[in-house]
Amino acid sequence: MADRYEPVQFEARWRKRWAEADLFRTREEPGRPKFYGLDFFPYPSGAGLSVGHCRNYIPTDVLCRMKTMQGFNVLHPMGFDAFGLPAENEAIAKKTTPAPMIDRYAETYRRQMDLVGISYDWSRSFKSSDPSYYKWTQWIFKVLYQRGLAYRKPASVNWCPVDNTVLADEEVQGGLCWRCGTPVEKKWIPQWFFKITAYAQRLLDDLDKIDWPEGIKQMQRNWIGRSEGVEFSMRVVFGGPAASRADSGPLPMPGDPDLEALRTEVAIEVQPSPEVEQARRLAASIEDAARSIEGPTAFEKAMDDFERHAEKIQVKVQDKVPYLRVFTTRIDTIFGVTFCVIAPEHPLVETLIAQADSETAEAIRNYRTEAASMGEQDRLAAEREKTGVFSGAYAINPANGARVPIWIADYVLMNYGTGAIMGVPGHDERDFEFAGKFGLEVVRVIDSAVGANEPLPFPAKDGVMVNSGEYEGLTVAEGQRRLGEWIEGLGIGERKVNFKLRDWLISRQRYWGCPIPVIHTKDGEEQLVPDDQLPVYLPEVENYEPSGDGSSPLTRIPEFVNVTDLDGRLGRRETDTMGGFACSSWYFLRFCDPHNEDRAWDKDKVDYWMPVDAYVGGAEHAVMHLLYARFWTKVLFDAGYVPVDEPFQRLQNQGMLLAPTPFRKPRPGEKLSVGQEGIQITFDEARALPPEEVFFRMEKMSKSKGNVVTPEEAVEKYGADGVRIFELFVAPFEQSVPWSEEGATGAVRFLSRVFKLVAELAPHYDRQWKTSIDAIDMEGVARDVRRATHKAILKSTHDIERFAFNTYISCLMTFVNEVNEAIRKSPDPDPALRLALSEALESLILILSPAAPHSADELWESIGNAGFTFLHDWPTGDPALAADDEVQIAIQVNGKLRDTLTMPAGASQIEMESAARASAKVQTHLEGKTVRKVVVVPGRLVNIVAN
RNA sequence: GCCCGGGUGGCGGAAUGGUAGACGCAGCGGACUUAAAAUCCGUUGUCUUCGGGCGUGUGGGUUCGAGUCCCACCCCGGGCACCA
Repeated sequence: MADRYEPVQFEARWRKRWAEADLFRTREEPGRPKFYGLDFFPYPSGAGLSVGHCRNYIPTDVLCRMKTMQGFNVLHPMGFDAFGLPAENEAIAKKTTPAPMIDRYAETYRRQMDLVGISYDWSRSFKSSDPSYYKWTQWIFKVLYQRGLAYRKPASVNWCPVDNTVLADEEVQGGLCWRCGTPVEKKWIPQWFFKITAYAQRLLDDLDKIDWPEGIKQMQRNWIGRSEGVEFSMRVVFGGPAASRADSGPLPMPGDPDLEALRTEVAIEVQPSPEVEQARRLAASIEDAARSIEGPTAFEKAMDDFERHAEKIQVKVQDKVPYLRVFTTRIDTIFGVTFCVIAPEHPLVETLIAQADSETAEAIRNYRTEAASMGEQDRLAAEREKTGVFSGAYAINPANGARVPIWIADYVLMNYGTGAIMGVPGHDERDFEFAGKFGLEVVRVIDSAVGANEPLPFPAKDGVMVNSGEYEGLTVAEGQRRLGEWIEGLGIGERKVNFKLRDWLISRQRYWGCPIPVIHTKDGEEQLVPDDQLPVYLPEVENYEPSGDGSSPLTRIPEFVNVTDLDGRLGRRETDTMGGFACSSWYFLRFCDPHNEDRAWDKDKVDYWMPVDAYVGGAEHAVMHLLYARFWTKVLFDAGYVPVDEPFQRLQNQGMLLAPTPFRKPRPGEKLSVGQEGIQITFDEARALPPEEVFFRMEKMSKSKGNVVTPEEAVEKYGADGVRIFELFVAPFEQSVPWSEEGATGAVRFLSRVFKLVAELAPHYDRQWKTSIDAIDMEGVARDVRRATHKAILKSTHDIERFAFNTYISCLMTFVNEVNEAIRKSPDPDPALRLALSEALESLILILSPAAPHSADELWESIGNAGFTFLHDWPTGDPALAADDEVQIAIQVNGKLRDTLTMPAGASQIEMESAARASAKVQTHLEGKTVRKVVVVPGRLVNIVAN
């Protein structure tokens, strides 16, 4: 029997035996509880895995292995998110096709995951690019479409001229393509969208029912970005002097007939005309009617027709009385409005140009051109000074009749709210800055208390209204309610909820993605491909380089494009493919029933396995993937296909493994962007440069940084179990930590100590210990061993459950140390101790098994036991046996530790207090003082308060 | 600027408001060895007049008692970023 950890001697052998026994095939025995443990769907890249990726897979594996041993039916699958740009780009570069390449990469991933002993059920594996999988991605697309949640609209999209593809807003980072770093341009083409905004409120609300890290939930809340406010109209007047409150004399105050008349007049002027009201009612009835129509096309068509007509009506109304629609979350500050700002893209800008004098019109045109030419990146740059141009027009504040200038500025965005705001510089930082820049008036209308005179800007919401006519003295909340009601009563606006969240753009003008199952008819209608014709296969082609004109390479394949529609006429197949986030929004459902050819999944199977009980992956997917997957699940729930409306009950984010990465200082002429500290270089370059030019930073391991340690390298050096133990032990699960060679040797040493201990205990091992151990009254060393055993079992179980893998490993170490000490004390154990040691021996191997499964099986066999530890029952800890007989009691005087006493665990408070008072050390500290109070915490401490 | 984490020995880290530093790494001393590696044993926050004092980013507060709770601030990491 080996008395040290020699992984080459046995690890590969055990992996072979596990595979031969089909050990990890999902158990679905009735009568057992279920557990679904899932890692994020990885995208297989040519670089293979690093030990950093294992930071994800190993902990999940530990949890799933323990759950299996605890008797759960465990679903622990792995598959591959195989569609996507990098594979396509790489295949183009290498003049090959993505499919076989991705197959090879996935094979590598699998080999590496097997190498570290992850217990995946590979019989359930699939790739999202398998036709048997994407058939059902297309089917779900149809479900969305049929529920009015998939639609096409021309939209300004982000265009990457290098990838020749469209990027989602979320895929643009700092104005650059997140993949290739090219500045993104704008392009208008028809795009497919999923209407995730229809689920915004539910996506927000249901965060409360899932067990996710609070930080991730908060990020999703911010992304959804719900804000309550008021949207209302302001009358627009052209020309005239640049009047402000100051030079237009005192404003009429509440009660003044002039003001009341003015308010009425303004309200009537900007009230929707009867035509618009009629159109609104019509819209509601169209919507109702559309819901009862079978098929979404009719609904969409009806809505299009309506919108076209509504637009005409709007234009008419605007011709008559131009008005400006603004959205504000701070209607309570309406008396502090000193200007308005509209986005350069706002439709009113055209009208303003037409009405302005030639000089102003010229300025506006220039400004608009400038704003349009600027990349989003520059326009939204953090500390950029405010810019803007006066439009020559004014808006009438409906609350006090003030005539305020309308400005055009790019700090207001067209795609949020109405693209227009009321400027309240007294109570908004950005407006304050803008007012300062252009010399606009700043008025105080909120204060922490009447007369407090807080410095402006004062954006706080806990305050009261001042200088606000009849609303004087109201709290912000009360003022918002009253003014909201007032505006609604006046008929010029309404309270409204706005979301930042935008609809999910899924169109990709790319080859390597899931085809969209839609046929465009000659008449420009959309037809869904019938179920029995799914999947729409991605054709095999030789040349699929991007066309460069924005259309997919599929456009150039006549046999793909040309089809007959449902009515037998010639039609055109949709050539856009779906972005990868679509594929990864339901794979967790397919794992429940991965090879079903008749439907996406059998409802019973999904009913059984869903939701995912532990979903584990990096925090970089905090928003997009998790939000999209939640959205699809909710849609499928509403359609009755899945039993849950949240897919992932519990989410855990692992930390990254960091590695030193070389950088050099910038050379003359090179510019660093904000937050960048140097230019990243290769290790070869670093060696070639003088040392003073090179510095190292800890960065996430990634192929592009050249700082990767592969699982192969690590396993060769430290063994699979050594790597597993080290990665678990090195830091708390969710924390990023540098990869360190020294730490890994500690893990190897620990495993060697386990082998040595088992070798020493083996001669004393009594396989029948269970039958007699509870009949014997243990004392001394035997009792200590039993206590250590049950403590270790209880703590391991609890720590794995709460994702505290580092303390799980440390408690194994402590356990080994304690048993070691026991046999050193009693090298010749008596029968009682032999029983205790036998229990310790078995328990140690079993609770070690999730973390170091190869070693556990090797040790298990070495002491003469058959079978795999994976199939053995998880030991049960007994809190009574784990309890200490004696405890150390801290004795404090005035909160400072003065003595520690050893006392029986059950000592009463009175016993503890008198023991404390009897302590000589305590008495010296009590000399000359009067005891005022004694605090006794049973089993813990006594604190004597004296002065 | 906003949001989310986090700041504890030389290092990674542990600690339901109750003895700060578990466990490991590195260091130091010793055993074994011709020697080294490996292994094992001991030791290791800091100052000290050896009584004890000081110690969990800083300053306050609550408490019999604070790494832990509250307030203000500083620093580090990540995310979002002119969202009205």
